[in-house]
Amino acid sequence: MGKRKNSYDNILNAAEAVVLKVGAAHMTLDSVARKAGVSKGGLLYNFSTKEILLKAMVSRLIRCFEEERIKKIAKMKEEPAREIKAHILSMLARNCRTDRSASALLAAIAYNPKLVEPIRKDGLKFMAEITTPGLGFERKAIILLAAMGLHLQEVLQVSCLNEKQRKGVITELLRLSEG
Amino acid sequence: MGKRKNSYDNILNAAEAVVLKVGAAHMTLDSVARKAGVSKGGLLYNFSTKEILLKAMVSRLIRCFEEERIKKIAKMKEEPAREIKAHILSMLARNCRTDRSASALLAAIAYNPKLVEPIRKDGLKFMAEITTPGLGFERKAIILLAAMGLHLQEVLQVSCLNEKQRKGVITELLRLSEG
DNA sequence: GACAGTGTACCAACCAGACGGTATAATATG
DNA sequence: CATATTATACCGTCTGGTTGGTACACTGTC
Repeated sequence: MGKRKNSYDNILNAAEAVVLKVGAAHMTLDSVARKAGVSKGGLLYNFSTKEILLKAMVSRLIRCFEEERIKKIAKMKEEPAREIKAHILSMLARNCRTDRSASALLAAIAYNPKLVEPIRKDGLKFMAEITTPGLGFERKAIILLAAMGLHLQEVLQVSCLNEKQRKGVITELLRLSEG
Repeated sequence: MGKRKNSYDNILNAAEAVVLKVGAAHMTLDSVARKAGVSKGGLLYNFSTKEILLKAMVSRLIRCFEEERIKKIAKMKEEPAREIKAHILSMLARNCRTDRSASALLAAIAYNPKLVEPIRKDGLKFMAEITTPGLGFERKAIILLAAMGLHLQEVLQVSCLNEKQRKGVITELLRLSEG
């Protein structure tokens, strides 16, 4: 595993940037290679097909989300309902992951709808893992769906909340999480 | 307006079918024409560019949703909070519009993110129009976001509720709508 | 009612460039 | 040197779009 290269992540970053800039349909191997500053040969050495590149984008997205969630849970020692709160905050954090989520999801589903299956599996896992004492299943689901809805609206660029409203909604979601 | 036989809607239907089947990235003019049973020339007679075809998909989606919403509101005479309820039910109805929504949205955003702007505008309009006496803005927004979240999860094929859970969530959303 | 003219709806053939992918040569590193 | 990594040049196919043309309904004129 002599990982001397940093082209790998570099290329993934470039792919995300390209998708955000020109749309998933125009994410071509050439454009990604150009953006990453490597030749197409270099790209194809790291990701031997376009589909493999897309899969890598999706799994990096999942990994990033997971890491952030864990970190957030650890920070909230003893707080009530910290699992679901960390989930909400990770999903709606305004960091590189927003863009990452957008581009990976859009590129994957545009190219081959099957590629998003790992994300669905991940969602299933959370739905089962997150326990919310004092909250029925429906209430829990609604809170998670609202957070997901806001996130996906932003991913698809159809969000219709301003910054203040967004903050208010997040605060309310956290309050509701406590039951 | 002597409408001789016209392939217009036929082509839009074909475009939706193609997107659902092979992914937005593989929705080509050729494949749409083939599916619609017309030549590419015939397609380009009706939609002179691919972007115009995508725009037509988006605006038909908006029109369909609006029609259904209006119909549902009319049916619910006197019921409390019928506006928001009709909105929720229209969004989550399992009919041709689910697929329509999926394909139009995915194809549009893949090709050119700007094409979804009309959908955002539409969302803004609803957020302003829908009044829910006895419900603060945040609560209203959360209900609408949860419905939207479920819908978008289904559009993106990352939904993780089974049929029974889905029904329970919708029922709870309607209950919450009454304040 | 014959007939030229007009507009609508469509088609087949084609094109230049872009596409994913291959083959292989060049270079760097251990 | 051996291996890992990157670059160059190319290939066959596909892409969005253009062109020139066909079929036919309709309209006005004589």
